[in-house]
Amino acid sequence: MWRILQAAARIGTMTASGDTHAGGLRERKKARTRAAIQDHALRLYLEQGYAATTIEQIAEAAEVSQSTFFRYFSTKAETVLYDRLDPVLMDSLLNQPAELSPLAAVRAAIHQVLDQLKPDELELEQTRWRLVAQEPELRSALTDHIAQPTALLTETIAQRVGREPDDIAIVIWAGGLIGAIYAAFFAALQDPDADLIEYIDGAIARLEAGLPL
Amino acid sequence: MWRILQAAARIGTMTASGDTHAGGLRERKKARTRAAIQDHALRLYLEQGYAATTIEQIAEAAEVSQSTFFRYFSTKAETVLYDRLDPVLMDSLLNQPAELSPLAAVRAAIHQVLDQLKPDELELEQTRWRLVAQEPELRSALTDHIAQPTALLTETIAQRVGREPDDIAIVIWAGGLIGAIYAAFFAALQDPDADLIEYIDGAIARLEAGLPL
DNA sequence: CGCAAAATTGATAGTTACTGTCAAATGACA
DNA sequence: TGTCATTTGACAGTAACTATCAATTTTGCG
Repeated sequence: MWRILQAAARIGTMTASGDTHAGGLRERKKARTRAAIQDHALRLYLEQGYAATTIEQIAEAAEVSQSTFFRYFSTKAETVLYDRLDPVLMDSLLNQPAELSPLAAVRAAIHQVLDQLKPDELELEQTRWRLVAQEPELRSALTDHIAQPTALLTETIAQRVGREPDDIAIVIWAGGLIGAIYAAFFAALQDPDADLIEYIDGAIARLEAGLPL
Repeated sequence: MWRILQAAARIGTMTASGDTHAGGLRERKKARTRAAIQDHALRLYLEQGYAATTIEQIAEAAEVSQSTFFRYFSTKAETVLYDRLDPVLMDSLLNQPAELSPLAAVRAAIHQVLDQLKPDELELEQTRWRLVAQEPELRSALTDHIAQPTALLTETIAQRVGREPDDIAIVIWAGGLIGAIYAAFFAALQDPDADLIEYIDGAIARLEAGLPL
């Protein structure tokens, strides 16, 4: 908990949604608003706890109305679960060389994205995921939240191996993979000194080996 | 949808919580109240949809106050997710012969419980599951609902193979397994003619084979 | 620049799931 | 039959969301 509160002090100085570059004025403003809402939300969650923080407080801190809050984040949970890295990761996966096996491609994509992360970005990610690990409500919402990325993953891999996206083999593959990776993810969060990449590589390796025990 | 509404007509004639035998008057009454609430809830969900049904309506139909409703089911989702088979399944898993591999033990336990189901019980289960598959809110809540059983599963398997429950191999194993079974489960529900057991067997077999594609 | 169209915002009112409290009713038991 | 513990219902309150509409701001065009 103390570790988390230390992080909280720093969060105000970095923006949750990264650089808000490019685009017209309107788009830049929207990106800034979104970042402001998420930043203040995370800060308040860390200071007061997730459940104890109301949307009214977040809206006030971010200087927007509650209406605007809900236009940017459809639910309170989204302020934690929204991840600008999701599309980056999918993009990286799409661009992996065709000769890699599906699991190898996923591993390579994760490596690439995590390696590009700046230290303070990594810390923000960890802060977010620790919140998810702590709050049951967020864990449930996560299931819903990953439905779309999972579908995208299924589609991408289906293309890679030349099958239909609703092929049962592909669907099971994606389900098992996501389950194992998230398990590794949360396990790595328990141990602050753990190397995330090592955990994820381990998970994929175990999957390839047929989950031996 | 039509298939589901057909089932709805029959639901009134069977009790969601099974026979409400035994115990003192007080206990019998509680079992009856619980069953009545769940029966009316499911019936209304099928007739009007889950989101369109309010707890006020359910309470009125079951002839209890809203206070009482929440004493029996802590959330609306619980009326769908509560399953008297859950402990049966865990019990079955605990009693699988020690020589089975962990994955084989899980498969055997699922088989044993599903095979014992009477036709109308199976239909009720399928009705519930279809609701879960349809409603995003229920899908999320499911994650929460199985958190405790999942922990129990992890512990049981850890004991089986003589390791600690937080051993990284065990955690990854459970994550991959649950993810794959989830995927199989919901895939089977998409196709009304699909055999659930076949899908789950397939998922476990694929896991054992290292998720080949 | 100036102005109309389009997009964004804020205020407001409403719904609903869920919580907490307390007095009344009901079943258990001697 | 009386009393004690448990269960119930009524009521008030909170907070997450939804819907609507007028006011504001940005854009793009002449």
